[in-house]
Amino acid sequence: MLDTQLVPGNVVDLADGFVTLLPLPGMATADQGFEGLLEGMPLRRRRLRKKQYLFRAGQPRHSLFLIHAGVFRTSVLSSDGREKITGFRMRGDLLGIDALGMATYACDAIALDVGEVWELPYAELCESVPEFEHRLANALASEIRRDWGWMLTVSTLSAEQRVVAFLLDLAARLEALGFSAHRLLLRMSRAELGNFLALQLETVARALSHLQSLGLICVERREIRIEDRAGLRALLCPSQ
Amino acid sequence: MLDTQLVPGNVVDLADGFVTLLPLPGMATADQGFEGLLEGMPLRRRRLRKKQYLFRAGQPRHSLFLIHAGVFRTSVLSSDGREKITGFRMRGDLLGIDALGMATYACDAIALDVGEVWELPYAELCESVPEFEHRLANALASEIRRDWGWMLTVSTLSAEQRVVAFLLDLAARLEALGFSAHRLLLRMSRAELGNFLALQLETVARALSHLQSLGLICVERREIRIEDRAGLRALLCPSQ
DNA sequence: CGCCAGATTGAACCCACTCAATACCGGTGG
DNA sequence: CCACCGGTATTGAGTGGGTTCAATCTGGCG
Repeated sequence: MLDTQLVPGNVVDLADGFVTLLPLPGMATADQGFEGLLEGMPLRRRRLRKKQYLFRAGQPRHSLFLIHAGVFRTSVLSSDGREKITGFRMRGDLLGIDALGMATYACDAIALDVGEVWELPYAELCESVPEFEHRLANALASEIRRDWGWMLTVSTLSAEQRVVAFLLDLAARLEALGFSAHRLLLRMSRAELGNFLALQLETVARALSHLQSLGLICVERREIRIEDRAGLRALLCPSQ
Repeated sequence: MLDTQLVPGNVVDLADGFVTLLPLPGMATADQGFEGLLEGMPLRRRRLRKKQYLFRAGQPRHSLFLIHAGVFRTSVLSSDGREKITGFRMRGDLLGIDALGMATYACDAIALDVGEVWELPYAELCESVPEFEHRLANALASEIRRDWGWMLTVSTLSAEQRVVAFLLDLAARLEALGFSAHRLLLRMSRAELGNFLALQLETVARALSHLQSLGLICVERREIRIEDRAGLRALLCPSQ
């Protein structure tokens, strides 16, 4: 069943949620969202169950997908089995754009819970919607900036700080979508979170426990309540 | 002075050099290059000295740039001073595309030695060259895949393996540009290399020394000769 | 020459990893 | 209902790879 965080609401203009919460100048760019662009178009909708793949790397690419509900993760896999989760995607995010110019998908996309995507026929949209390619380029550039932000986070912050950055980023994104920024329901396991943040799952658990002991959050399995957002932000400022 | 690695040669179709050398399926996509697309167009050329900024994050964005000669680095900076080098760019690479949809540049771009770029008037090209936007989107997607590859490398490989991955990637890129894949002239300092690979500069130096002691490379300050490319590749395969 | 940035090397330390044990929760079936 | 189970999360103890601090060395340049 779709729970509160998944109920489709009204179309919202969603901000391009960003990352480090010590904002990089110019990195939190406003993205108008694609839902408005598609008004009145007949789109194939697709519902996915928990842990169901939307597509896998190497499969022939037909379309792009716009997430309408649910949380997805994208990941890349090396030939020797090393895996890296490249992001957790939510409503308004596009899936498959990283494979533009390729005949096959470049990553795996999997639903972390029940979700719904809208299938965007790429070639058609380029013709019928003149603005489409422009917006697509903007979305791609936005993804690059997002990635760079996380690269910065991962390579310059301590384990605990990375977890804090993640929580604050998630809170901001949920808020931009109209959800509570204080009650986070993590859709990913500790292992997935650790993979994304370049940490071991035990380290993630320890960090969460420690943040709780500081009174900044309240952890209850996958539900996290943010008690002191300012306090969390303060942890991200190394010295000052 | 432009040395051998910088002398502009003929236009080449350059492969989209990639990363882990344990290739991710579908990630080493062929990119046709932009130089051919611009035949006969009057482009402003701009030459840069060593350590000269092409642009900085926050500056108003007017154009994109295509590197014609030299090596550039791009980096992002957080408000509290943490820096992350996001890539070392060479001939055929585009600079500034990550800022599409923004009014200002999103990163710093600096020449690591003398270099030359071609200024691409974005708006004009969109109109006059119908294929341009398409190719741009492909280049953006390609950058995303490249970033993901390095994220995977950094978060799953040891210090020494990261250095190896870097050397092999650089060799492959130089080779694709028509240069020697055995004599690498690093244009970046150990500190910059470490920053890119999420390592300390001392760790980079130690890794290079150790690889030399294994007889795989020969290090002489910034010149590195690759003595055993297959041996280096073998280091990237964890178990097998 | 003297100076300085960059590179190398050594030694001590520490954060995060590794291994391991335990606890917890949801589901399933007796 | 409880017992059992597998997947997930927590917590502890010990280790080690990479960091940190510091000293030395090298090469380029005024």
